Amino acid sequence: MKTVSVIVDLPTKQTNQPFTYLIPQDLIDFDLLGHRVRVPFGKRDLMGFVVAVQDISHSDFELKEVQSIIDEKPLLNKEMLALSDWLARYVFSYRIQVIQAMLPNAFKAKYLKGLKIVGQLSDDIKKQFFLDKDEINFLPEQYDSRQLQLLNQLISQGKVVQTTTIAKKNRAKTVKVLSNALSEQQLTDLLNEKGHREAQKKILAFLQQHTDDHFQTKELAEILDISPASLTTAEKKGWLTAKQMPVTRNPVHAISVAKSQAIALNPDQEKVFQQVAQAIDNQKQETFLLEGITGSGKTEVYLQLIERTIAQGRNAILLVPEIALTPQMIRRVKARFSDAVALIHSGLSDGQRLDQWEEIRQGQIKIVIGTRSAIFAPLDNIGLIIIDEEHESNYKQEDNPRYHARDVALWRARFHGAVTLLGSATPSLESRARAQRGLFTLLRMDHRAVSGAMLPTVSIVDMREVWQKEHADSDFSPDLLDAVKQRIAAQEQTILLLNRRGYSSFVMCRNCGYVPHCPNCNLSLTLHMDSHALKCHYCGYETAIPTKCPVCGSSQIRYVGSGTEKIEAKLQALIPNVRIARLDQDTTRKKGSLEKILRDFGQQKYDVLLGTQMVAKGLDFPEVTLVGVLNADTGLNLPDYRSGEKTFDLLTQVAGRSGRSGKKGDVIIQTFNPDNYAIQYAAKQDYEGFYRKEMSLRHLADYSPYFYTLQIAVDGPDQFMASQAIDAVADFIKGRLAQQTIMLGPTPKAIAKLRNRYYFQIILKYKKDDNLEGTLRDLQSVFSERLPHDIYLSIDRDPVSFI
DNA sequence: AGCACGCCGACT
DNA sequence: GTCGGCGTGCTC
Repeated sequence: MKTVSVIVDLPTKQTNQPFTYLIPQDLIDFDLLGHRVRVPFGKRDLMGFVVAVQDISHSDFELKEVQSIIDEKPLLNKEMLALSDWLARYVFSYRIQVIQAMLPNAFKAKYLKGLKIVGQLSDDIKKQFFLDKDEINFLPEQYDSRQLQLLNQLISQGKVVQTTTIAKKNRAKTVKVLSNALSEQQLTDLLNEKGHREAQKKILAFLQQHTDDHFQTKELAEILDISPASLTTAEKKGWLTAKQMPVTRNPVHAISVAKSQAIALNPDQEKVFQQVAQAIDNQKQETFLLEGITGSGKTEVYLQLIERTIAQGRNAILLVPEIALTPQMIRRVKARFSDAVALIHSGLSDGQRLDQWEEIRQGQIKIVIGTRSAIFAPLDNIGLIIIDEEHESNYKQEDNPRYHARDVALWRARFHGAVTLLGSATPSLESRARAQRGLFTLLRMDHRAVSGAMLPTVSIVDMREVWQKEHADSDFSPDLLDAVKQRIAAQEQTILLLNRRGYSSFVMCRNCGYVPHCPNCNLSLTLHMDSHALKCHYCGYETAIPTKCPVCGSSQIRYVGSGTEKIEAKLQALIPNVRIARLDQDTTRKKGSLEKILRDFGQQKYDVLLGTQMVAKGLDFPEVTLVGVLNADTGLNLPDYRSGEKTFDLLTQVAGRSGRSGKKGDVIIQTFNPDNYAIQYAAKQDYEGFYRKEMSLRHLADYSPYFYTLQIAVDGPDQFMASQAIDAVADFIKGRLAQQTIMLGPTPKAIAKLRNRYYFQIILKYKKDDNLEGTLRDLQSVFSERLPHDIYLSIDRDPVSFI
């Protein structure tokens, strides 16, 4: 018998497996693979995806039939089916969750309950519940308990049944369009008649010229310079017919740019281009890591490689780390390649995203640009995948399914025999180490692209001295303040970075800059106000908050933190005539405001752009000749073994914003830790030096890339239950790990309590552990049964953040 | 996730 | 005796 395997729309452990259904007679010749279907599941109907079609001779249980297909075309092709299967296992997630993540939101099923009359009902009851229909939507909250009881009775008597409809949200948008309804003869006759109003005459004349076209009301009114009401009149007279036309919600069409030509490459760029182009021509799977300093012209190389790919008749995906960077990228790509471009990111409306997805699937698109989720674009025949700023942690999704776009990219590249190009001024240690081992091909660009442009001069200001000489607490050193004033006088611009991330606070001696670290892990300790203690989030080490600095004996122990808003006010007070644009989450929440701020800054309506990490990435303003980092230390003291890398990345990236045209650039870094290696190497803009140093530290501490890391977390509303559960997890896996595998914890997470749930974690560090995947899968299934109610277990492979 | 089954305590 | 509380297990 012909059957299909269906993944049903239920993200639970027990249903994370294909269920077998018979193919009904009317679909027997239809290829169901990859289709969304409606299937009976227990007492109800569910949406599901057909992941396999097979002929089987017998089944251990009685099979049900697929009820119907939902869409005319399959949503998943063979590549997507295989990818979802692999990825679900790889990230320890449910297959249905992975499938949903790959598809636009509009394909999520919405279940609507209904009530339908099937037997004889009294007029009174009919009136009360059904009015004059025989089927209605069922919303339980509309009824009181007596009515609900009555309904239950009717259902058990078989007079009424409950129905479910799976609502399709993936509807095409249509607009009303008007077109000519008159014959040629009628038109001529009407035009010869006298007494028409001016607007009506215009309409008739227009129709004579455009007998077969159609226009939207507003559009046509504008063309003819008449009011829409005149068109309504013409429609009523029967001159115009109205119909609904499908339109594409396309975020790319609205962007208009002048066509641009390829720019001649400099020798650095040319060398990189040739090497990658050759791999593209050979259509062989290869991964390149492009280590190019800030301003070295990586984007131009990307564009020309895309051009080469398209010339080969193949398609390309280009990923950027965040939505904020998509407008400028789409502009540059569209200028070069016109309309074969699609954009995918989570800022699009459901409708826009759906339409972009459809356009890609229909083969109209050659280039897909977007953030993390764009890696799932249903693009066929992929020849090139570019991941720009590949070190960015945004490429990892922080909730289920916890996938990394780079992992997916490499999988798809293997599938298509495509080239992957990872680009960054500061590659992740993992990628750089893979290049060292020959898994990736390392390419470098060490010069700025604009001729004459040099890397900026970087100076470090020791804030400990500033606080001793000036008044303690000042956020601006005299050096930085003077430099800003100079730029204002010279009509040049400044970018100021206040690297203050989220919640984290730490303890520091104001006199000597000392920050307490964990003796076991060499990570900064986090201040816990609730328990008045300093804690290490890796090994659980705990100590009292010092009242005196153990290094210099000073009692000036404080905890540090100033937000952008406060700094803006302070700077305004210090330099009254300065025009400041603030760029952070608060000022960019509104749609379009980010672009407006950046556009205004580009037009020199401001002297200073002050912001959080947002100002560090990808900005290219020729008049910026000064970059100031107000406090380089904040990121250093996060309880994360990558804090050095993150600080180095951020400082190097932001420094790269200065002096990008021919003008000489400066960078001033204020810090309490001027000797810290990450700050030192960032000041020298020496990625390779930093890489070697950081690798030696990672080696000493057995961290990535020498060891893989994996985080197991448990959370629940009851602290004691959750901690018991994590202990049980530890007991379960302890004996099954390879000898070389290291288990840290269990400990509370850095944010131990969030939204009234308590979080605990175990970190595993491993090199090669053949049993690990199996063990974790067992853990998932055994634990989902044994776990107390409302306790959740999550597994994060290669976590990018431990906070 | 729902929905049924089933076992215990609180009522007409 | 019966109603209904929610713990447990199953869904091709």
